[in-house]
Amino acid sequence: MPVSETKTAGQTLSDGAFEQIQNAIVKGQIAPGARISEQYLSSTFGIGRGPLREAIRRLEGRRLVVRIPHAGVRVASLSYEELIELYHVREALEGMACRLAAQNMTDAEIAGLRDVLAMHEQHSGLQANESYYQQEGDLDIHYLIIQGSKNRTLSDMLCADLYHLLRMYRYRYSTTPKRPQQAFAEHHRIIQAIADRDGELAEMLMRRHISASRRNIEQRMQEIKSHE
Amino acid sequence: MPVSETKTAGQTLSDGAFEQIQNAIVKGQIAPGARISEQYLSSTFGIGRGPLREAIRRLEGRRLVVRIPHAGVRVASLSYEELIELYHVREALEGMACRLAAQNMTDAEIAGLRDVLAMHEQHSGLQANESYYQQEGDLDIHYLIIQGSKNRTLSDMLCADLYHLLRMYRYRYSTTPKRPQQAFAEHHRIIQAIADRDGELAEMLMRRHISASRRNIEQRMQEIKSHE
DNA sequence: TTTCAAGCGATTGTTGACAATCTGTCGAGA
DNA sequence: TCTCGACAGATTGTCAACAATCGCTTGAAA
Repeated sequence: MPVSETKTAGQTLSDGAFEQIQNAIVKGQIAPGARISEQYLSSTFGIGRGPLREAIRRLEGRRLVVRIPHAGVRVASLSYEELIELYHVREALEGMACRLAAQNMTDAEIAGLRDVLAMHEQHSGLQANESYYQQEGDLDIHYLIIQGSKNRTLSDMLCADLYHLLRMYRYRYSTTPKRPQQAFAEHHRIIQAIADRDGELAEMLMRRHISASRRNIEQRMQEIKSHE
Repeated sequence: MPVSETKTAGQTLSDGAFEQIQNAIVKGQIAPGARISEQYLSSTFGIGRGPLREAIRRLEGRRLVVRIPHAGVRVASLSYEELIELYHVREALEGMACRLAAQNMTDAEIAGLRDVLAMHEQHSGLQANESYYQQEGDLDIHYLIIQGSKNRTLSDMLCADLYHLLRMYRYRYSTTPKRPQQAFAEHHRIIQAIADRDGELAEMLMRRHISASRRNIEQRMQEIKSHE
């Protein structure tokens, strides 16, 4: 619940508040679905309610928070259906990002990608809680590839929404035990395709990778439903 | 410049202003790049600057306007690079939408799609200014298919951004003369694939369709540059 | 005991005034 | 004539007070 006090020297008070609240939401310092009180934030940041409301409105435009008139704003949270919808969007967008990355990444950047993958390999060998690291790493790799597309519009859209998934992972990463190893192998093949500058293959592999995650969740949900 | 006065009875003044301004931007009543004065809008809508600023902030979050601190806000406009980036995003997103549409549209909806296409065929035969109608129709068809995906997240993202393209078309649709006919043929094939419930093919055709538009613009731009 | 309605407290929505900042203009000096 | 700096006007940023609305609690009646 407490929001970090780091002064992000935005040009205006509203800008500063916007960045700080956005960070707090993305980093999970404020839980999805949690209510945001104007008065609380106002006193926390030490600014008037005016600029604060403007910051919240900006977050609303970004769909990071949901406002119910006269009743307050809550941090956005996803229903199961919306989560699945988002996975379809991700499949399309990250697939394209991967294709463009194969085309636009420098050799140095690709080498960096391999380093990260190697690091995860070591970690998953040492750590007991494999799935956690794998999932964290999963996001790292995906993030790097998205940046590698060199398409600012694309990466902005993806990163703004990726926050949702990041949050969801915390709750739902209880995937099947062998999924992490599988995901690792998939990452390996994707990076290879990028290194080969084979955009078409890279896109296809990334789409399958994300599609597999989605089906994994769908199946998991099916089990939960039938257990009731 | 004049903004329509239709009272959109939003729950709050800010909501009403948000919808009206957004509409004005999307419909082109306010030109891209044009400056938005708080005072002007405030007196036009007859509301205080507070709610108005909140509405503008929401538009800012949606990237429909750009704010320069202490200097005012302008309606967002796209550079050539951003336009190309957006086409890549569109290719990915609409491709996915098309795949899902083949899967999720009802037979009645598909029949509706065919009707619209037939209507355009007649128009393009009668009207002299073919490209205009074709482009307008182009957007209709795309819109219908996007809705047909039954993926709310996807269609929201697409429609919020599609406005940019809609605006840009006004300036740049001076495409090669035979492009409209070609686009018509492409639409025909796409709809056929959807009717056949062949999602994979439908996606591929849609991606090629959008990719062709993009290359058309790129080529056109190349010509302009070399002419200088 | 349950249900419904009224009142109260708290929170959000709105306004107008005030302070800070920028832009364009005018004039003085080189 | 050109350049630089200061001034003026306008515009944006911020604040504190006021009004409107909602949710919760309390109490009474079925």
